[in-house]
Amino acid sequence: MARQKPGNQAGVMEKIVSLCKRRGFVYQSSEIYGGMNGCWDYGPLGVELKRNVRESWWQDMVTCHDDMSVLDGAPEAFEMCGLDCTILMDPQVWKCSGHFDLFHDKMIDCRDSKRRYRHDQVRGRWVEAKGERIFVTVNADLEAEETEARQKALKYFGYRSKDSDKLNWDVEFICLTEVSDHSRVLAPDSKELGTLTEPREFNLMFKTQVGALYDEDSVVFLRPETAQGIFVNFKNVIDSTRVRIPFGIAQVGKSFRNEITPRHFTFRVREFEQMEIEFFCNPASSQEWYRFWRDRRLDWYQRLGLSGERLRLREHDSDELSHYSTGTADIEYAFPFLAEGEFGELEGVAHRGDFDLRSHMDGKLDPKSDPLEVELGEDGKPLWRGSGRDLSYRDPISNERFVPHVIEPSGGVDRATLAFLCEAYTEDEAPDDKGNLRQRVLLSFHPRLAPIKVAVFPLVKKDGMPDRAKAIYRELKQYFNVFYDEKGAVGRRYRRMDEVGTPFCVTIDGDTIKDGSVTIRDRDSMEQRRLSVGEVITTVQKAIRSQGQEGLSCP
RNA sequence: GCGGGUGUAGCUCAGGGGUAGAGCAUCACGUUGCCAACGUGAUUGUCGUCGGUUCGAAUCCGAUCACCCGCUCCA
Repeated sequence: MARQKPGNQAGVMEKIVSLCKRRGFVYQSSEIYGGMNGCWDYGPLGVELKRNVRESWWQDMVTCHDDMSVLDGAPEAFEMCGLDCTILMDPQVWKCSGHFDLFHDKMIDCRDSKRRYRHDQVRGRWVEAKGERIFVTVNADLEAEETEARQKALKYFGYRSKDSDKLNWDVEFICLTEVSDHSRVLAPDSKELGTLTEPREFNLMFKTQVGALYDEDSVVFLRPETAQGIFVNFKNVIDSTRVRIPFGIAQVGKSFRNEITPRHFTFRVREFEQMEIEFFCNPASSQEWYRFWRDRRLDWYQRLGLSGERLRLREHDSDELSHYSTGTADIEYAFPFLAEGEFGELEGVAHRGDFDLRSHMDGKLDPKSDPLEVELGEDGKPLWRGSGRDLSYRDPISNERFVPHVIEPSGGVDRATLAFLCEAYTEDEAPDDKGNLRQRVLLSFHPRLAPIKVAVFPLVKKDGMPDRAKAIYRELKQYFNVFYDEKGAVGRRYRRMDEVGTPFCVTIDGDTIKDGSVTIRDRDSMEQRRLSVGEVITTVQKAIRSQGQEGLSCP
């Protein structure tokens, strides 16, 4: 049987989006009012799928974590616990975390080249010639900017290279932020003056306000990540539980980022759900823990079905890393909406050192300083004051005191859900009742993720089969999400269940009435076996617990 | 934010200044003996939204919203 895993050819994503809407996985938000950019709702099947992703993560990382054994690749045994913080937090949290500064960039657009620049990153130099004084900006590095500025100026004034001495330059290159009149500015990618817009603020954090009365002091932000809630509760968790380092705190929840360009279905959205762990460890062993978490998180996606070439681990190059981070890896998936060879991030596993805890102790650290120091304002005081609380940790055995280092595996629930959907989408061919091959569309989810685990069908709607089938439906319902259907031809019912990824269909026929046995049909192979109802339960349970691709077919 | 494309039934799409179309899907009844195409019947729309031109607009024009592609952005 030819089975195709569609690649990046045009139309696959459209088919997935269409199926998602048609079968109740994902709808556009506020659709009857025309839709809301970058917002998507999960329908009745989508909510089950997403819950299964989220709960699989929570079970595997937290509730089912074995804190007595040393896991493969781990330096030692460790504990895990959970947390659920509010979306609204003290605004100082975001000032110390760095989000406040980072998310308030001023941007300028060039009307001519249609390019956009960060206001504080455009540099240039004043030059005077032919009685005209203009500010020439450049795209180049610090070393090359002088040469490029000269060439641009010569071209603008219509001079040849030998006329360089006719240009009267100001001494210094300065930042565009120091130039108020943009009409005299030659933009980096333009040949005419005055094409830059005024700087505009991009508020990447959603702003709201607490209390009925609005004033400046009541402004708060919707969190742009869940992680900070963990850092600011680090001391609470240490003080109120008996956890000892090394240990991890996990949290799942909504976060909000005012993306400039939401795109690609649920991939880049403004409201999204994160599943994050902050793992606290001794600085001496942090490198080993980083490698452990990086490999373990990749393994998690693989076990749930993303095992092919479309999933990869990408270590950041050293020039991509903050100097205080000694490692970051992205777990990436080749989504069908991306160009061939491109991957989209599912999860980032970052070694964050002690940057976050120290920032919440002493004040926001300057990420460019090395060694890290508190960033100072113009008055010489900390730009953003920390909590002043001591967030260091004293090891009760060695008596060593240190600020823990942090490994942060931070994944997107919506992105993982989308990746599982894309990976599951399969087209193959199967014979119809006359033996002609027909196209079949199926979602080959791992049984653990499938919204519906079992469908129960009476083969035909007579001879007592529906009653018997309903009794079996009720029995299975105690264990799984089960769907009952007695309408139309059984083949059609099978295909409908294939399309929403139900791994098993149980069919009640004449023999069921006689001896209680039923047939169970496997979604992927379409093979059937005859079992007792009790065996159906163990079969489905086994498949749900299975790892990777094994166990997807009937035993 | 810029440029290009698209928007008609739940889905895929045709049509095009004068009563809104097809296939699939859905529902009912009958039929049924294991892989979507059995029969009969039924439901479905302010033609994305708002405004303009016109005797008359789903059709022409403008604006707007959303989606797709390319820039930009991706902290």
